[in-house]
Amino acid sequence: MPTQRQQEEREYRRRQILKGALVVFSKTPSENVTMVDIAKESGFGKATLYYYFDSKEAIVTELLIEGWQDLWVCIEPVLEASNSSKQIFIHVLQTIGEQIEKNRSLYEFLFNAPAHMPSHGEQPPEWKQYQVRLYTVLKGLLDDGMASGEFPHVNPQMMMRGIGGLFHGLFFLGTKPQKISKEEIEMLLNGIFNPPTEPTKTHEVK
Amino acid sequence: MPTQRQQEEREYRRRQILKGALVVFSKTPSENVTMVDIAKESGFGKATLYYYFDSKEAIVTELLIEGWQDLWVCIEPVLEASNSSKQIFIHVLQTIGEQIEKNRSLYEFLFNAPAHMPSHGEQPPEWKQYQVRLYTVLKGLLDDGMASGEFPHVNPQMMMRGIGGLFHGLFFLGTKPQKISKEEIEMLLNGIFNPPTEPTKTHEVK
DNA sequence: TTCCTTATCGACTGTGCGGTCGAAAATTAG
DNA sequence: CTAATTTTCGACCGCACAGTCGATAAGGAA
Repeated sequence: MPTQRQQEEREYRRRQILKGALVVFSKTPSENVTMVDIAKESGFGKATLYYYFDSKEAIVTELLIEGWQDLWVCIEPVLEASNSSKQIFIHVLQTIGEQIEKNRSLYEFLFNAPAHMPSHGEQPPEWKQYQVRLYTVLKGLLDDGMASGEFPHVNPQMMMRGIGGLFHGLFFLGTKPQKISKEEIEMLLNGIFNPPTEPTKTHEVK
Repeated sequence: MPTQRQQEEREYRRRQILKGALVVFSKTPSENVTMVDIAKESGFGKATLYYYFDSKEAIVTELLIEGWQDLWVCIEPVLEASNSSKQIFIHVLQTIGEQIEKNRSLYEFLFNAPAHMPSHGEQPPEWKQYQVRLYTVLKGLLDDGMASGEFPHVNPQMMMRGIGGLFHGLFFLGTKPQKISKEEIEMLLNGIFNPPTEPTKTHEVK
């Protein structure tokens, strides 16, 4: 049986591989990432990767699950706060934004890569549940907020799509990443949440 | 030399192939679309596709270019109108939305697929120019509108990302497509353009 | 030292897919 | 009819890549 130190080193090497994988994923469109790339980046031979992981998908899955779990650790306390639905909603998105800034490559991977993964035709992968949960929680906040009059009464589905897209665009559109402040997020969301009821047609052009 | 009718039939078969390709692309994640799929869908043998097109990329490119050109035919007149920058901006997006509703699979392809294409390491592909042009035009309207006070003075880059994402989300996020009215587009954009200067903290809950 | 477990990796296999080839069918021309 | 041309396609080729194998090393434990 392996000693304590051996176990630790083994775990350390796994981490190295995952780290290398993330680097590769941040440099290469996810559909072009090969095991050889990851092997080279993390300083092992290709076959060695298979000594630590069952498959390419296993690596991806582990990255995704770890990433989502980390994110949820940050989100959960925000949900506990006894604020209005609207405040919580905004705060959740701000929190996610904060995490993205801290670890861009990870979250770019989390939010962009999954769609293009082979996904072995099976039932929905484990990491997906975290994504669904996020959607559900936000949608719930939106519904509650609409019921209590904090949000305008418009199609909540549409709202979710719009906000999801807006958020994604802010952080991931364009070539060079750009810092988005919490205030900017709040401003844009407030704009969507409190649209000017009478659209300012032909705004004054002094 | 081929007769008139032969030419026409040849052209017709090309169209059939393109049509079939679009069907396949609308059913399958673009990275998994194979030539055999397209061949089967359009009712030809695989080798026949190569009689009409040079490569898989040629098919994709032709779809993209045609699609973008059609779109621009709709956009151009909107730009001619002598309205305020803001009105034109909104109207352009409404027009695009309208086109999307008319031909979802085409525009889903236009706006989603390109990123995942092999893109033979060469200079930017031809269809890209149309995309850049759209970005440029919208950005220009945004800049003008800011200069004339129609839009708030915030980072225009960020604004573009946000609006781009918002729009993309509205039409393409989620599983089942949903109709988005022109009024809804206008409302959301107005919300972003005219954010409540004093965020309605703890909105009144009558 | 020898024995055994853990770790590493180059070379190989299998497969899926873009693209080609050459033969055959269909169409047109004379 | 025959000959020339256009169209169709199954079978094959080459390559890239996920995954495997067997040989080799590197480290204990005795």
